[in-house]
Amino acid sequence: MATKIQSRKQDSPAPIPVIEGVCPMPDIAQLIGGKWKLILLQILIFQGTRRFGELRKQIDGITQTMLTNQLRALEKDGLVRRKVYPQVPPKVEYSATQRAMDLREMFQAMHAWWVRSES
Amino acid sequence: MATKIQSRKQDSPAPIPVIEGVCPMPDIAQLIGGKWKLILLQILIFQGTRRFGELRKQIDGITQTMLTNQLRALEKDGLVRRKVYPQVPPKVEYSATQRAMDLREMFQAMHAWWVRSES
DNA sequence: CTTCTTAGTATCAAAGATCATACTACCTAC
DNA sequence: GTAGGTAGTATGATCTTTGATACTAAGAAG
Repeated sequence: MATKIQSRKQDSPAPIPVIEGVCPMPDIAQLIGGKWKLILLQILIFQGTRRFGELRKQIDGITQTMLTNQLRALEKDGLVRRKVYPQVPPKVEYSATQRAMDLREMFQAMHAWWVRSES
Repeated sequence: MATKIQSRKQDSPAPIPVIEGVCPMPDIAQLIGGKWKLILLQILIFQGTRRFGELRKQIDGITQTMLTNQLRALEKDGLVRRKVYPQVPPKVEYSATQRAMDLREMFQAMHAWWVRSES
């Protein structure tokens, strides 16, 4: 992760902070890539804790298997916290960890870009 | 894309701007997801125009086929500009469009998150 | 005793993404 | 005439992701 901010060239139209070197984008893609992870993170980060069944209802088209997979992967990467209540029928709550909450800025930038992009 | 900013709840530890509703994350994932697109965009956005062969050398492990595919997909989505020079041997240059340049903030947020995440 | 509930697992099939390899065009240099 | 360089295309194999379906546990309600 060698990165640094470059000063602008004389002929550039505007100062552009440049990230040099290689950000391990493949790793990042692993963390937040895939068909469902961005959706899951967005919900847990901006809407708060959710139960398994609530997520299934809220996310259109996701299957139980995939929901479990993706949540487990996110948990393993420290982005989602899983809390099991010892009840019957079972109750499991999922919430964003601090590490995930730190992604808010990225989501907001993404959102802003999308909005601008549409106009 | 119904979105709005929510005011904070009384018991929240800090004010958190919340993006409500559904950002079409699946669409965004289509645009910038996949194994190579983030890498390509990062290079073209922050390092500038590159020739086909330069990209192939710079991106470890990518095949010619995938490089072509991904560049074509990005071009189709208006994120990459393709300039062909009528020479032999051929010369083709790729560069980020304005729409792609608008993704800088997102990349920077992503980068900042990754750096913080590592510490 | 049967049914309902939630949060899963297990299994196999289908679809999609990626890879390896071989091939092309065209001009230049030897 | 042969090889080299660039930017591809074409093809089939494989690897990964995703989907559909059926199944489980354990108590509660009837």
